[in-house]
Amino acid sequence: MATRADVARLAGVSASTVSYALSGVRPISAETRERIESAMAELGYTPNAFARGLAGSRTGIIALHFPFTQRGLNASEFEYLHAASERARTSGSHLLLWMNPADDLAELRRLSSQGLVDGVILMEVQTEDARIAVLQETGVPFVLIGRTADTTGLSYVDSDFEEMGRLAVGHLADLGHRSILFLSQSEQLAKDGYGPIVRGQRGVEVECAARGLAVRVEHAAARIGAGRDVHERVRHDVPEVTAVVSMNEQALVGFIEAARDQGRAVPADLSVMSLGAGDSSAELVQPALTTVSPPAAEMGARAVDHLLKVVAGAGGEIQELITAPLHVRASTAAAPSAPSSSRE
Amino acid sequence: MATRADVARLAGVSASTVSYALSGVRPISAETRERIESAMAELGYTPNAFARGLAGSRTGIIALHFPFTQRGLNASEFEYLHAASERARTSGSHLLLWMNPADDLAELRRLSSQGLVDGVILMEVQTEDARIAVLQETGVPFVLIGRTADTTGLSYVDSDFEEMGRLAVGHLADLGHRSILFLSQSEQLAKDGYGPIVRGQRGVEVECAARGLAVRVEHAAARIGAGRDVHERVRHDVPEVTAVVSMNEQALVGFIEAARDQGRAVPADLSVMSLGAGDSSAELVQPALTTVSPPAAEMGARAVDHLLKVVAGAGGEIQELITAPLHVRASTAAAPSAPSSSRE
DNA sequence: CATTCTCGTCGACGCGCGTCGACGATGCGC
DNA sequence: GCGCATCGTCGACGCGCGTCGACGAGAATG
Repeated sequence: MATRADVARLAGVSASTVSYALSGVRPISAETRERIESAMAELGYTPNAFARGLAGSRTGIIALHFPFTQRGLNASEFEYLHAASERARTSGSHLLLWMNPADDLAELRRLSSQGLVDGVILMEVQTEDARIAVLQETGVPFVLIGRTADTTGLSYVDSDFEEMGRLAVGHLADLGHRSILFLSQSEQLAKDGYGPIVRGQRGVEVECAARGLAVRVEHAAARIGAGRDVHERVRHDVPEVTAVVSMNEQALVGFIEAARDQGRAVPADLSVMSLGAGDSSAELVQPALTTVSPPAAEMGARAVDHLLKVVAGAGGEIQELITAPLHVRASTAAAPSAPSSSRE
Repeated sequence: MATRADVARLAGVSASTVSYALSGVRPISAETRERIESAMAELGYTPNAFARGLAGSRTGIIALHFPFTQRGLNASEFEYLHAASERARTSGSHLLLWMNPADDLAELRRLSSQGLVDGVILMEVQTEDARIAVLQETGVPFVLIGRTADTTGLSYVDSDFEEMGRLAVGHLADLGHRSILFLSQSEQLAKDGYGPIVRGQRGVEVECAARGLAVRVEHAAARIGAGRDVHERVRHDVPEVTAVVSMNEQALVGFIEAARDQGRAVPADLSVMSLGAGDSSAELVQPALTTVSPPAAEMGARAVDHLLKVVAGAGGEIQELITAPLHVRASTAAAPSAPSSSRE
């Protein structure tokens, strides 16, 4: 608990000289600097974060607002976190985790009015996101992971889910599939305007139209049982479906189980792929899932980079759209020939 | 950005009166309090966190030290995080996420010397954990999630992995299994003294001894391929094994795949169960895994509770051992009768 | 009625640091 | 030799709040 004054006394200089030695804002002679540094080492001095935050303009703390959603938390969410934390650390900032509900705007306002943080990273961004107005009001810099419908003046990092949807359909079309199921999240989530879902679906539909494929959209809660229900409906209504593009990890597992129960093997009879699922969970299911998944770690790190730039007053918005790679694993294969698709 | 002085001016009182109205440390007349409160509301006043931290003794910030380990990050790790964050929030504290490597003690010392946090929660605790000495040195209160070999004077929340191991073996023994495989993490991790592994294995061995079961221990990296390798070894060396207790989610998936490739079905020919896997990931694999898993959410919340008590000067250590429930799902069944166990 | 206490409020100070203005000591050009 | 800019250092102040001692006004006590 040594203070700046202690260091100054031991080094035989004034307190402000210690500050300048630390910040480099004004020149310090090599000899003085050395005396100060050894004094700091001897005392084990670490500047007090609160005094810094009070006196200075920067606080060295950024917050990650990660509202808890209806969707379960996948391992990939964790990667964002980890990467952001890591990057913040190497940039000399602390990362605060705010996990209060997205609709508790009063709480968000309170938190961001405390002057605690230099800036905020918003996760789970909706196409219309009320949090943005709050943050603009309080004047706290922020960047989005994801993006809203209108992004003028906003900084964000997002993966291009529309492109990802097209990529997925392209892969399946190339394998000869002609009729596709898009397995979405709950209708509620889509209505709320959860960007990835909205854009992913659009990409799938656009590419299907372009390639002349039929597409069926099914909503399901993020539960295994919901996936089984979907399979039942699809089996009756559109038995010609031979491939699934899923944005619902949990439901997909149920869907696959149900298909298997009906004697349809993946990928021989049915190809499935996952949009946005983390690579780690894609390999937990059997067969390992072909995915188009955003590079979560990279995005988390980029978000921190952008935020720090914005905080430093980069001026103007920083917008970045990252395209996700197609990762072919064991769950997709050539479409079955006629006999198989006419089964049931 | 209204300050206490602004509120005081508007309410027609002194600045210190505003403070006392906020903290309740000294009595304030109802009338004055009301004037102050409406002034605060009108100005949208929020006390500055840094000034509070500087002037007061408490900072309102706690840190979660979550070192990145060799093991992958499971969904259950996320639950700790979420629960801790949630509980911190409802207790009026901020949660800081420190994800630097466990062996970077200098960094940990620096972080905890900044006077930023009231206390620290340590995750991924080893049986001998060097971080503890650092924290004791810097005088920052802390609690463990997990525990060390010697816990005198330390506060912790841990799940009773030894008990969990016994529970698992009991379940399998009741189903008639007589020869068991314990699928561990890498040998390195066990040597490092990662508590759950060490204690889980002990529990398994103790209960096997008590019930007269044979047990084989295999180490594997947290990768699917490693699990396949283990299966190969086990198939040759101890073909009589009919049940697996796993503390390695990733390897277990590989093991199950390999078994299936060899024509051994789960759970008809082979029962498997997972120790410590989160419930969500247990249901992603097929068949859904029987587990004995610690209530991550509860533990995360309890850790925060304990820490806040310790910070408040509860005096003495707070130690809590939580027993995890056995959750029977589809991956365990009665041991196959003789013909099946003599296969190969 | 005088005295002591309690209640409600005020002013002052300190927490540890960033930063501004000032100032002595140099170095330079003329 | 003198004026002037530059370098290195110092003292003072302010950031916004918690808290301590003091103090006036009543209430309680004799």
